[in-house]
Amino acid sequence: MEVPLSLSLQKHPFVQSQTHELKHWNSIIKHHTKLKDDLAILTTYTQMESLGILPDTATLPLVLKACGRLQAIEKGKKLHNSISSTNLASDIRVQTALVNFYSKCGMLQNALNVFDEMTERDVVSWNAMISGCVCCYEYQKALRLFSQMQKGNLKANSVTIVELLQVCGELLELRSGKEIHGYSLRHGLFNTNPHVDSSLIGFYLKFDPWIASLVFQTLASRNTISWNTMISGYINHGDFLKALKLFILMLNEGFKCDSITMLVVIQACAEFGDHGLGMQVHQLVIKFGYNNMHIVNSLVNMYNKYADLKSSYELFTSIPTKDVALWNSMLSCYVESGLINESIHLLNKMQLEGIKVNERTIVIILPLCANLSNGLINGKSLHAYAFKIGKERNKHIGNSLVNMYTLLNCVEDATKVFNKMKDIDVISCNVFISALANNKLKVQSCEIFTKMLELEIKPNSQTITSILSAFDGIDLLKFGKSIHGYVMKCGIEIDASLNTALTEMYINCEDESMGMRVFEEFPEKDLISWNSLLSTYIKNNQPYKTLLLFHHMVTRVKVKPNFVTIINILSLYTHLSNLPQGKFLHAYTLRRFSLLNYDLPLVNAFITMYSRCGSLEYAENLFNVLPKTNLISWNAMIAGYGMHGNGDEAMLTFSKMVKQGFTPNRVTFISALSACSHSGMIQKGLHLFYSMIQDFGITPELVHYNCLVDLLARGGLLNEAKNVIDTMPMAPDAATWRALIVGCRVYSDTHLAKTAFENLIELEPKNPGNYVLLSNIYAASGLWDEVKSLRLILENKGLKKPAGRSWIVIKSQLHFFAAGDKSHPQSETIYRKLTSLLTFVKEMGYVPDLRWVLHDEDDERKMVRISCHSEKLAIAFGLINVSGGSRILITKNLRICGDCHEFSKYVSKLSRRMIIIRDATRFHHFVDGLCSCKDYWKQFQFFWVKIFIPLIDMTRQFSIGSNNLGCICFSNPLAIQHPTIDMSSSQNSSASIGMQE
DNA sequence: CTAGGGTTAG
Repeated sequence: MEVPLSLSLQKHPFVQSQTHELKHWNSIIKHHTKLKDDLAILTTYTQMESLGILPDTATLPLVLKACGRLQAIEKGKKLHNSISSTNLASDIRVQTALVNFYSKCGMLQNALNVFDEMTERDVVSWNAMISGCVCCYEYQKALRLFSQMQKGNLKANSVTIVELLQVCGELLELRSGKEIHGYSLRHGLFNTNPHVDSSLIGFYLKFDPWIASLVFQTLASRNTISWNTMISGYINHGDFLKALKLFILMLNEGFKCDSITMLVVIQACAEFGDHGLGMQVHQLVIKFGYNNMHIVNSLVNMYNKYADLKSSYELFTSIPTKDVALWNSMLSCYVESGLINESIHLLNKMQLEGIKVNERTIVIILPLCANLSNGLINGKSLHAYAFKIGKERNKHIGNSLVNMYTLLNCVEDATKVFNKMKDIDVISCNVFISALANNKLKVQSCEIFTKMLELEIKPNSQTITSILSAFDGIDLLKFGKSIHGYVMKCGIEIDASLNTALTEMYINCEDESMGMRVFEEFPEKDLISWNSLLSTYIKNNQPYKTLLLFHHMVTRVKVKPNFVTIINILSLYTHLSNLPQGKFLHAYTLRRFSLLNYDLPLVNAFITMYSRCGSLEYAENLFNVLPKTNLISWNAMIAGYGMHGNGDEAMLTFSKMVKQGFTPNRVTFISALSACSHSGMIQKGLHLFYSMIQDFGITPELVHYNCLVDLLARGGLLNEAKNVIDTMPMAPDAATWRALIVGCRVYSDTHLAKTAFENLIELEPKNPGNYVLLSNIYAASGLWDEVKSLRLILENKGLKKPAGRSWIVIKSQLHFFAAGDKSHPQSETIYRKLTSLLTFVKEMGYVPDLRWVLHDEDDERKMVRISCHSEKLAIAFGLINVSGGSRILITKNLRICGDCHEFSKYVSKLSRRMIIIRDATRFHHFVDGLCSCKDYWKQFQFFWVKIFIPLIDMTRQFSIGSNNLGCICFSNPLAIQHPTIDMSSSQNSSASIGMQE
């Protein structure tokens, strides 16, 4: 910008003459004005000033205009002073120029003073004053000036109209704008002046693109600007297709585009997401020769939106002199693509090339910090840099800092930044509220919400969604209802995610009908809404309703499920052990999505389903044909082998995985360590634990230490297990103590068990399972008084042990059994079969182990009690109904009873059938009198509970629900049949089970 | 004295 001055001065014929005559100076100023060289105008004026020459009425406005544009406040004021005593000060052109200068520099009062002193005013001076008010955001003042002007019988011209339309647009005054529209029609200002035409379109675009397009269509003559206005209007309304269509029409009608047309069209292409179209527009840019920095910048961003990093980078490198914005854009591409190293490299390169990092750069790289191991240090140094360049309080920087600190769990730092920020808006508040909500700081997030209302910042849909997520449980319902009311009252637009949050809120708080109403009445339900609804029902242990909804969604509403839907539904079949339905869903998915094999998360879910539904072979088959695997696939297989007691295969899979170049992660070691536990491979497990630390550099977490405790405890190394608990770097949790207690039970160490139990109860006083666990140990040691007192404690605390349930799936139908249950239609046959089984196995040497009856009764009663456990009923039913040769697969919600375990071994030998029982912790494969768990079954495995739970809590589902549906039976996931078994009567029998587990 | 854009949360 500085260069043209000397060049133009040299070229100008008058410069050489060095004359002091005014007309020569005026001539120079006029010349620079033509070249739009404001700086040169000011330099010229400075030279005149030093010679004591003042410009005349013709050139003085030109100098003032230059001062205004360059924000040369002092220079302009000085000029004003120097003419104040001359007759120039009363010239209408000069006064108008002063008004204009002061308002451009934001000094509205000075402008008004000049305006007030004017003795004579024309339209141009009124316009200057009105435009000055617009410049200084004083829109109401502008409107008042207009009415004053009309009182003076001055007719508005096109410039007045343009300014007034601007005012009405800013104030969102549709009515007033329409009046201005009418005024221009009456006075012949519309369709005669292109500025008015475009302004009118721009005005209507703030409200309704349809009205704007009607005006656009009536235009007698259009120019590039009116086309641009219309195109960018569509873009602002998110209608990228209409914008692009209009652009094509513009070309077809032979209008010339300019660089702004290309700029907005590139934006439309980027948002529209059509890679091919974007490339064509890029070709046009080259053809038309618009290669300014803004355009290149937009193109780089466009390719980034297409995830075409290669094109972004090629374009970026092809520009020899890049400005900071271009570097920022490229940097942003890398950061958004998650290329951390490349981003840092580019940042360094940028600085090496002497480009000064600006505030935008900071905003771009701050999110990286959350993913760096030394992220906080980097984040803080960026924060310090922002402080140094005086941008700490900047809105965008503040937002990013708040976000960064939150992701790094530094809520305090985030709060400090937020409190210091100036000009916060709804976005700033949303960032901060969601930060607080993520940390469940409900009081603080409400405070910010209140602060927003005080500052008159209108909350939007996202604000409400975030604030709802801060609440849990019963608080949520109370608060949720009032916030729902607030949303309705204030007319906050409900988007899909807010609707989902409201629906979930009501369902989670057991106001299901309201939740469904909110869901049903929302017109813009999309697949995501449906998927979240399904997952809410799953989380609330409502498998039956979930499946009904799924059915309704697919067949009635005709919403096509996607992978997420399938994974959700699949998880139900996985939990329910419904292998036939799982298989059916697999077949359905293969038909529906032919590329199933390429969506790894989905295939991994199927692998897990097969292994947890007892079909390790299917899981293996699926895994073996995968064209590509990821870490999760391997982890699923290792977990599968472990769960089925095949520790050797789990270890082999682990080695294969490492050999193929995968780096095991924390989950891999959880699965692998647990596999060792299940198969009693203590040495191998210990080795694995050390290898995890030394070879793979993974710092063991609590869950890994828990694995270690479990491994040692079940191997009888109770002191070593206790030692691990005492020396591990973090506090043990309930699972740690449970693992130790289970070891104590196997090796009958009641003393250590008591210590462990005291710790456990302190951590989880309300979990009935914990009391049952200790009761088991006392019972096994014959300490009946202690058992009794424990039961009293349970009763006093109002805790109830979950009832044991076993179920078996036959032809996709679930058949449930509780102990002593006689509600099944085939009940008589089942008991007859069971009696004969018992007779046969007793002959083979089976002796009922009455220690597993945790009631202090006589042996005869104990015998009756133990002979009708739910597992035994399910086995008898399975032998009757599963065709010979096929294996029998039974699932139990709790851990298998020890006596039933023995019984199953005998039955497998007697019937020559494979019996598989999945309990809360693992699989037991009974073949020819032996179990795959090698009798390591007694152990309670905490993390499997985590994996299986939320294992659908059958007790809750089938005894509380309004329709006591005993089974869920679908022959087809898309067609739900009615259940055949009523389990309502089994509630009574469950009450008498006692503390079996 | 006047119309269209420009790079900003996750």
